[in-house]
Amino acid sequence: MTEDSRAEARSEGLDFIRAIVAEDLATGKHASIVTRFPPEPNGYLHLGHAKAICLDFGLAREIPNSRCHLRFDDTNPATEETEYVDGIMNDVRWLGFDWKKHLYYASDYFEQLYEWAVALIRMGKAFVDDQTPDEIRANQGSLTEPGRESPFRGRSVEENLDLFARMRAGEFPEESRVLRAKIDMAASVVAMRDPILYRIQHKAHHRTGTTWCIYPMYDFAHPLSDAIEHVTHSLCTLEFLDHRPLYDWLIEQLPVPSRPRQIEFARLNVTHTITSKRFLKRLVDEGFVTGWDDPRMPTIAAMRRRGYPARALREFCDAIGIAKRDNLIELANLEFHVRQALNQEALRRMAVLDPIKLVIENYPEGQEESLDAINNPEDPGAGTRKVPFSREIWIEREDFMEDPPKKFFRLSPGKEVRLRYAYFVTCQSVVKNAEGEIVELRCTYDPATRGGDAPDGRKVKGTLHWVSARHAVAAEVRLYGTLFKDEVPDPHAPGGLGAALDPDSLRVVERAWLEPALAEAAPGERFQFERLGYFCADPDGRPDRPVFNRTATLRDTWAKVAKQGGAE
RNA sequence: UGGGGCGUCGCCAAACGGUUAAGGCAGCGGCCUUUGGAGCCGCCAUCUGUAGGUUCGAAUCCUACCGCCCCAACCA
Repeated sequence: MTEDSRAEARSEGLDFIRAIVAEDLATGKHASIVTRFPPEPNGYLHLGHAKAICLDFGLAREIPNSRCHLRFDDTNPATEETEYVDGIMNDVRWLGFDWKKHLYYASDYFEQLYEWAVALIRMGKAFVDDQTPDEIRANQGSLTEPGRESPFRGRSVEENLDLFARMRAGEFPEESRVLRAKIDMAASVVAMRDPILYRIQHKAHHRTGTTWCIYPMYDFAHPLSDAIEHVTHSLCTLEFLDHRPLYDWLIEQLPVPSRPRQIEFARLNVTHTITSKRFLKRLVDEGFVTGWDDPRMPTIAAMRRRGYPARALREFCDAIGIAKRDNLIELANLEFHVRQALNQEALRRMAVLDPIKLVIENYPEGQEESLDAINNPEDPGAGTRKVPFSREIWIEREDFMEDPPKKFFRLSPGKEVRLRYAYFVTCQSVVKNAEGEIVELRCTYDPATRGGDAPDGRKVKGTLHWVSARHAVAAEVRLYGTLFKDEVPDPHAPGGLGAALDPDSLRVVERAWLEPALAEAAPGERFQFERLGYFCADPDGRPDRPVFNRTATLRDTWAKVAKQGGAE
């Protein structure tokens, strides 16, 4: 890279990590890069991971001859399961990224890591500590006071070697001993106060089974795994910044095959959601949601089921950028990208969620016809379809007002509107039940307006979606709101996790009416229900009873006008 | 309180001492429209946490304050 192109790269406003990479390429420090996405298989991936994935894989994709590894950070058998490994791989792939042959597990390196631990002992830089967890904690000091050295810190290399070997051999119970680095109990960075490298866990590991009963800690395994894989740029979130001195210390002490560099960026926060695997797991375990893929969850699996396109997630991550300052992205920003992608891709269909019957008095009883409807005005290639029309149709209850305000240009007594792709109809009368509720609208239509245009050139202000009653398919439709009621949910709220949840996060429409073309929608298929929003067929649906999830509403200018007083 | 990170428009985020401080989201006007959708056009920081200083020139350098976040799991 020349001076000029470097300046150009700068002027393009690269984020600070891409700027560092560009610099490393420019100076010749690296000819290509290797990144890694290192999830722990103890839960499903969420929006925050999506940001990391887009960064790790996206960056590698941008630089010629570079790659990104998928490495499972499986150093804690107590919480990790194969189910999560499979889920994570599925989610990364769905997001649109490919690790090719570069699938790794920290557990693949257990033997090498053990040898390096032994090497540290030989150098006199690690020791076996017999203190209890409580003692270790008590001797750790505080943020303002230094810690105290372990009474076992002075053990001979031989004794340490012997003890560590016997730890591995399974001679000791859990919590009886740990291997610690010998650094500095007075360090102002707590992570450097003789950090624990290995602990005893008599637990089966999802991959190594019972081969091991000692497991390396993240702080030990991570930098060394990066080095083994020749990772050049090890990107992680800001909370690991304090661990970098230890990361670098280990890389310096040991004869590792490469010297990776850790760089930290700010984690993603989005309003009305939580990106903490721990709390998401509680929502699942405590039954607040139906599972990790409950469409209200911020997990990748849930967003997929809800109907968010992978592309929308990628573009969202792109748009929010990478920086080091704390951030709180408005949910509207995510929704914008979801709508933008869906507007371009989703086929249009008609569906009525809150039906009221409209009878066309002058339309011949028993007659029906097939009308042409455009599948996607944003994509001429999507073609057209036939929609059946008949004398009795369902329209949205909300599209009629008996005593409408000035700016309401939908249906009301005496008013003429267009039924999309069909005819102009005029409301002649309103039928009510004994309780005074509107049960039916009696209208007349103008046969000359077939298709939706008047030959005499007269205009109507409103266009309504509709479904022919005789041909309608009944479906269940699930309407989602935010899972949490506050912009910044407090999982520690007084009433428990449940108290932070929005009671209106799920509304089920038991019987919505769909146009027939929707009957055979396969799970995962996404549509725009005209004038209502984007919907995605859910796997819960059966052939005789489809189920749709509302992915997002359409922007609703009328709602805004009505709110501002236009509806008075 | 020890250490560290960060403070640019309501929310993100560029700007790397030198034109009127990019762009996106949100918002607000208008045009257009067989989705009150989409699209299009326009408006939206004389100002960069605060106060001083250096400089011909500062969001960018210096000093001091103020504020927010992270670190004391045998989690990652």
